[in-house]
Amino acid sequence: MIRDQIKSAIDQALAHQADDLHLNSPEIEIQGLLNVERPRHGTFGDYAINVSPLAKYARKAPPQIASQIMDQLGNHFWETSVAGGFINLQISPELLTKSLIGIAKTEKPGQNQVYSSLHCLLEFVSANPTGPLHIGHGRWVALGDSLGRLMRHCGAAVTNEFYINDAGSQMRSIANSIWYRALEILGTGGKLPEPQEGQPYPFYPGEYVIEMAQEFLTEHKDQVLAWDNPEHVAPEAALTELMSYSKTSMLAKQKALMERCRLTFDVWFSEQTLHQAGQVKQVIQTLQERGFTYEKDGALWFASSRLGDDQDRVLIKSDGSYTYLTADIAYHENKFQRDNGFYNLMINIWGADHHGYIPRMKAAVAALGYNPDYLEILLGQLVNLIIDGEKTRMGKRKKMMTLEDLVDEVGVDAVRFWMVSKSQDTTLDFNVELAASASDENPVFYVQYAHARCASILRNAFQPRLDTLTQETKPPLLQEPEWQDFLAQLSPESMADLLDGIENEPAKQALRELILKLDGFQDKVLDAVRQRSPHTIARYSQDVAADFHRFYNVCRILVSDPAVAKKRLVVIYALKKVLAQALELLGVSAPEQM
RNA sequence: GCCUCAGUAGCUCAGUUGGAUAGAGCAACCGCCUUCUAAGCGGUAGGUCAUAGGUUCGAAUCCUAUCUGGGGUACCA
Repeated sequence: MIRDQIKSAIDQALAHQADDLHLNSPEIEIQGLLNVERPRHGTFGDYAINVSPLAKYARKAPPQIASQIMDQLGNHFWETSVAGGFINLQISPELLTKSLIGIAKTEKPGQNQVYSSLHCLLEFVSANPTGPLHIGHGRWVALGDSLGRLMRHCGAAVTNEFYINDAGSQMRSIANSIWYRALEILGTGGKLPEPQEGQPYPFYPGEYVIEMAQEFLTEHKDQVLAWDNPEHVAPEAALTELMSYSKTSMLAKQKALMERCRLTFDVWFSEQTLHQAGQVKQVIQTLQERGFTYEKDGALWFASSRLGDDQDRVLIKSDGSYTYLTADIAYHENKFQRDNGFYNLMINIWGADHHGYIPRMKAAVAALGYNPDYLEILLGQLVNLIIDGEKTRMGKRKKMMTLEDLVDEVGVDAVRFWMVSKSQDTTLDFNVELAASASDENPVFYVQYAHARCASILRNAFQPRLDTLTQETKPPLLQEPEWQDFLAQLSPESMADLLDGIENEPAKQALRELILKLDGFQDKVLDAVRQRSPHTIARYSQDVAADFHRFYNVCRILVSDPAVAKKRLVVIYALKKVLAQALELLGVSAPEQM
């Protein structure tokens, strides 16, 4: 990577001049003191170094420092110049070509081992098996899966995990709801109770529950009739049966949808198993032994405020049942203990509505004796649906648009790209009409089109050509074996004059920019992991596509001279790899044609 | 009240160890298809980076206060 080469050259130059620039005191870390960046305006060169941060040590004017350092940077890989406090570098065609060859020869561009010591348990989506996944879940699908893919690309071991909330009171609620819907269908007189003002409503009013009831009745009609009673209250046996049915049915649907979204969970972790294995009971005992619990008002409390939470939390309610938090603490202890403490980073992706939950979870981890810094909560802001130009709050509608509906309408690629193309720190407005109807307004097609164009060019090189003037069919520009040999023996010599052979100046500039952009891919991947921001990869893919389309318009690839065409084809070959890799990291398909 | 995310072009958003003239897409307007995919490209226009202070050689970026909007503030999950 070009930037790394410049960085080490700079560090060397600084070390060499440390005395003169007064950089030799021990508290100054020379490495990384200066930043190597791509200037916003191409007129300043390909890369730039701002030396102003040195001025306070060197006690010299920045332009003077710049020219002093520049003298040490002499190197046939780039030309240097000074403007104010900046050293500008113009990268040589040789180095650009070398970089391109490197990409063409790499199996997976951007792949590295920088995070090879990272063992990450990545938990996301984690919905209740009480209903379909909604559109907001789509954001966690896109964000979490892309982040996991990016981390693996940087050498980390990542486990994708889905926590199934199958043990709480919401399971009883869905069972009761299905029960009443079934009675409504059967017409026995039982019906779903109306909500009471100011009272919690322990039922699911959604229309999908009616479908679930219908489905349940096809197999269990006689049983439901047998269960029903004059009061129409569901007997315990019915609820047990319905909870089990709901879980099985919804989980199967969720799994199928995740698969459709190209997301694989390595572990589906059931909350119920924690209760069954006695781990919830056990974790309370551990907290008690460590002195973080006390009894008050008939409940058992966790003294989380001693560990940074703003108030204490209930572990066992006065009715004797556990809170959600209690099982969650047991779950997190399980994560820390899993595989003999294999994981050194737990990332949980949560919606912003769970923000207040972070301090108590961190407190719990600390109370159990683990390092709370190993638990990282990635908060994502929520998704607003825009329907008919109006913002619709999630959950306000009886008939909500589900994630599956959305995938049906716009396709997996558009959903995944759209959901991950904006920073998770901003509320996402999902305009359904726009995503569904105006496909050419969707940036995902722009990137995919660039990839398909590359594929098309690579196909055409080996196809017989039709001369439109004479109507003659000419032989293909290249033969496969010849091209394969050329690829296998790529070298600065065989690629010489790739850039200098282009006389048209805009085309040469466009190609330089394209190669520089491809060269920066690994940096982008590393940044995305470090900042937990897959959206930068979505943006990058659009940048690369734009650079390519620009280049394509000013420079023909398949020119009649096969020697020239081959070299340009290497650009397309490397570019296609990078585009495909970027799209794969986002979980978006890279079509061979469109 | 407190916690938290955001406020940048008409719209949707980029912009991270603070650096040169503020960046894209869409929408608008003007151009570009006899040759590799026009789902493309070029150009024009569009900005007091919410406001006010502060730190700094230098601030969209850091600090403080204020304003506006989202989310949270359960013995719900």
